[in-house]
Amino acid sequence: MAVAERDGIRTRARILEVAQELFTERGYAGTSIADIARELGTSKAALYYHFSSKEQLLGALLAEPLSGYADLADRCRAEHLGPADVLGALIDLTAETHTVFALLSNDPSITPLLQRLHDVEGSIQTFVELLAGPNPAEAMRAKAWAAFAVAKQGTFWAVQAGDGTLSAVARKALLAAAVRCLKS
Amino acid sequence: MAVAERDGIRTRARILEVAQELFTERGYAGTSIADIARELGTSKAALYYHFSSKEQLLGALLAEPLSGYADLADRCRAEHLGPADVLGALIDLTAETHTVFALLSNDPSITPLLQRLHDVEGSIQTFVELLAGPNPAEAMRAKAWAAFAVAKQGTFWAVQAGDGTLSAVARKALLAAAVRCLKS
DNA sequence: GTCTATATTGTGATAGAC
DNA sequence: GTCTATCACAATATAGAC
Repeated sequence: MAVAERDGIRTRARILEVAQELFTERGYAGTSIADIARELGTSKAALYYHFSSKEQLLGALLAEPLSGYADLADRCRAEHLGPADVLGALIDLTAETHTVFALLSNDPSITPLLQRLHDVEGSIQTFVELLAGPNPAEAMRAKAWAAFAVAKQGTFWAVQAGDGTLSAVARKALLAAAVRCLKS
Repeated sequence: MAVAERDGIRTRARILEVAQELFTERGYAGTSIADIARELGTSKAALYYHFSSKEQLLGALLAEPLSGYADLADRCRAEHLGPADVLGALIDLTAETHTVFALLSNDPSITPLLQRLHDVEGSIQTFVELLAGPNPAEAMRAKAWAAFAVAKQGTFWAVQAGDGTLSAVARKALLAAAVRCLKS
């Protein structure tokens, strides 16, 4: 592998890294290509050599986490996982992808792209259906939202408070809390 | 009251209404003054007659909900409310302010302004401390995050799924789930 | 692969007529 | 109170040299 090529790959990785940080911090629409280039110490044009547009850069950033959620939804459905297993898997996936969590589930300025890339609403529906069961009453649906909120937002906050990692103790407590949400 | 003045007040209210919708939908940074004016069917200049800047428009939109959270934090601390009362109050406040919830707790592009307007981090800390108790162990802190997640995100999702209102049944289920998060 | 320079459009905000 | 016209600048993106 040539030196230039290897450097190019490293640069691409650095761009993704810096873009993720800034997008998460200031939002997608709130971050300009110039901001990213400045933080990188390179020019805007260098950025456009690696990514054809700002939107494509975002797409590259979200590709893995998004397919992670879609795959998980498929797997949960196919294997008929019970609520506890679904919640455990959601907690782990949220912890793994916590660096893009804020971007993925918080930034309203990316929802148009999100809807074009993946059926996020569909994945969420799958999870809630698995948690609430078939034809749920209103109270049961509220409990499913509660459990889902713990697995997603609760896990994210716990990871944030724990320097970017989810300890075994915290994981156990979150899973127990999420499962308890579903009980009557 | 003169006709012009009354119309002006109505216009101001309409601006706030449309701005809230678009900010929530596309994010603050993702929404331009031109977007709002177009949706309103007026000119950008008319908007600037009522609000001196885009940031001030956002501030007017968030003023009430923000002081609502600060007041609640103060009240909970002063009255030494127990976890169940804190969670119930949080659920009600989240349901009341659900129209700006997404904006307030999701949009990364407003955090700079948010930090200048109010001590949001401080309010959150207050709530979590009230839920977790003094000097909490790690597991207890995780449970507090879980309960907080239910009261905020869980309530929001439930309100969204219920056409903008929180039914008594859903409220009861959410509160029970949130309280159960704290149990061992 | 990266640069400087530039084209082009969008954005927040203002001036001044009505 | 609202308009049209406009400013200054920031944004995405490209051209072409090295």
